[in-house]
Parts: sequence; C-alpha cells; structure tokens
Amino acid sequence: MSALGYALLGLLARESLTGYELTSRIRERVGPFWSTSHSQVYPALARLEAAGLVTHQVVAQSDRPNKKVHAITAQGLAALTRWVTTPVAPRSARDELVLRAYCMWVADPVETAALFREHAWLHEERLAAYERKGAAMEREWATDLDRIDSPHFASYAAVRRGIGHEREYAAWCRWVAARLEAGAAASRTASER
Amino acid sequence: MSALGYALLGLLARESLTGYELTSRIRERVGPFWSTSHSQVYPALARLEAAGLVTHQVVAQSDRPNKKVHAITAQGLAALTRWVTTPVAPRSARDELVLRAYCMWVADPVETAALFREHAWLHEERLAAYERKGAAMEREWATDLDRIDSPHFASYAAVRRGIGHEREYAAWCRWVAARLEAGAAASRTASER
DNA sequence: TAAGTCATGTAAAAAGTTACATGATTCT
DNA sequence: AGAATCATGTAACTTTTTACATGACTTA
Repeated sequence: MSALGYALLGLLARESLTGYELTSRIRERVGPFWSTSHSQVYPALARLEAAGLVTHQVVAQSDRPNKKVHAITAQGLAALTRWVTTPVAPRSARDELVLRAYCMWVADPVETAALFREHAWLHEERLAAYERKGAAMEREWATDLDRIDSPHFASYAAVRRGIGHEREYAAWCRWVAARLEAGAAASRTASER
Repeated sequence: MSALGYALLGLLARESLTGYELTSRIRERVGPFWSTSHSQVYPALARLEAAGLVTHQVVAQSDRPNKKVHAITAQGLAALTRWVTTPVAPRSARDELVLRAYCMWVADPVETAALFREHAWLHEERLAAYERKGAAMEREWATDLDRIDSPHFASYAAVRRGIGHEREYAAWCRWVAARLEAGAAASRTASER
C-alpha cells in the first residue's frame, strides 16, 4: 500500500467523500505536504476497494453527474491505525529552489534575486493563510485542540507545521535575495569607479 | 531536461566527477532537498552526453575498476545558467510524517508520541551536523561567503536552508510529541480515578 | 570472514504528471 | 460566450525506487 492510499484513508476516516472531493481535499488540507491528481485518485480508490479497505455507494443526482461516495471500512480504519505508528522511511523532499540556490553562483545575481524575492512573497502569502487558518481553529475548536483523539487536534498540528515551514522558508528566501542584491550593488559600484 | 539533469550539471560545474561520486555528492551536499540513486544517475549522464552538455574521459586504475570522469561542456554551463533563473514549478513536498500527524487521532497516543520523539531526535542530529558544517564554512571560507559568484556562497546558502529547516522541523516534532504525552497522561489519570 | 568502499551498469516495478475524453450547470 | 465547478475515468509518459548483476580491494 502506497502513501497515497493512506492519505485517502485518512481523509475518509473523517468523512465519506467522492473521488473528486478527495482530490480537492488533498490540495486544500495537506497541500504543501502531499499532492496528487484525480487521475491517480480514481485507480487508488479502486485498489483500496479491491483490498476491502473502502466501499462505495452511488448517489444519483438530477442536476449534476451521479457520484460515488466512498466510505472507509472497519478493516480500512484498522490498516490506517497501524500505519500511523509505523516507522517513516525518511525520503528526502525534492526542492528545486534549494537546488537552484546551490547553482546560483553561475547565474546573473539580479535575475536570481528576483526569483528568490518572488518565492519569499509566495511563502509569505502561504504563511498568512496558515496563520488565519490556525487562528480560526483556535477560536472555533478551542476545547477540541487538547483532545488528542480529535481530528481537530490533528488538523491543527498539520497547520502548525505549515506555519513553521512557510515562516522559515520565506525568511531563507529573503536572506538569499538580500545577499544577492547586496553583492550585485557592490559589484556595480566597483565597475563604476 | 529533468531536475536531476540540472542537479548533475550543478555538481559538474564545480568539479569533474564520476557517476559514483555524483551519486554520493547528491546524498552529502543536497541530501535533504534532493535524492537519487546510482541507477538513475548513469542513464541521466548518458542523456546529458547525448545532448552535448557533458563529456567524459575514461581513467584507468590498477587497484580499482576503471572510472569515467565526467566534465561539463560550455553548452552544459550555458544550459545550467539559463535554468537557475527559470521559474520554479511549485511542486509540493511529500512528507509522510505530516500525513501521519493528520491521521494521528485514530492511533495510540503513546506509540505516536514515540514516533515523533524519534523524529525530533533525528532532526536535532541533522541540525547539529548542519550547524557544524555552517560554522566550518564561516571559518574557512569567510571572505568567499560574500562573493555571490563563488560556489562557496551557494553551498553556504543551502546549508542555511538546512539549518532553518531542521530546527523548525525538530521543534514541530517536539510540540506534537509533548501534546500527545500530555494528553495520554491526562486520560490515564482520568481512568484511574 | 563479513561488511564497507569504489565502480558501472540493466531491468522491473511503482509512483506521479500530463494529456485525452465527456458533459451538464452556474457564474461572470 | 467563455470560464469555473462538479464528476469520473483512461492512456501515455516521465520519474523514482528497488532489485539484479559483477568484481576487486580494504578494514574490522
């Protein structure tokens, strides 16, 4: 069973959903830590169903196409529970921007600084979104956030990770950009003299 | 051209290397931000060579198997330079631990806390290693670290990212573990009463 | 003597992305 | 009239991982 399978089970443990909804939930809820496309979700759901971890019910709709609502089974919940405490294979993230940073000495500093400023801005935006989400959770789910068996606590933990990650990432982008800008300014002054 | 191709060009822009060395360099230098295996490196090198971005020379060795030392070409350096300032497609990281956090409400809190303590420790170790590396760079390459056209500056930037990432990640793991431990203790007290 | 390093490859399987395919409703 | 949302799938392609394959030298 792939990680995607467990991601789907994790979402279905909270509520029954269609393939379409699962695809958008992954983008919205765990977006920066997992991603997928619907073309991967539909076959994965079929595999989960074949393994008896998920069932589905067709819900007829008059105005929209019929939908298949998927629900987790007792077996599926048991598999998910086992998986959570299973050792995590430490696969490294693939971050193309860090890769570019490692190679930036060959490129134009002004253009490179612009790239990093752009990403600083992007991650500041994401940080603000996470902070709003976190604040809303603290307001709405105050009592639940201490209950470790509540999905609200788990959601809040993921958001906290998002906040920390985006804050650190944006700061790093700003640091790189500032260094490049200072260096570019220094070499301009030197050539003018 | 894939990101892996540029990662290899980025390493070859600094020094000529064999496929074996490239594989280990990726692990050592950009480990947590990119990873690959030798089985991906050798075909990738062949493709780079077919595209004229890399050349190689066979170096005979008496005590060890002969090696193919790969060097970047002028064309390869030009391609790398263009790539650095190219917009980065914002692919999301795939972090199984965050996924587990999102699902932890279904699992045993004591076991889950142990998992997060283990990862806190792992990232603290990595943080310490990055901090040592960063300090060594500041000592040895002091003057170069301001030169934006120096590979030392680029290496230092990657290490700074590593430090920030590991520090934040370890703190998050500790936060999750502490919450789970507090929650588990509270529910134990409640059941004893 | 067993494990680790140096050294280069191929093959198969799994995971992920992008494109193809269809079709109704709703909003701008 | 065009774009977005809801809704489900398949096909082709790329990327990544894991396993197969070999072999000498060095260190514990």
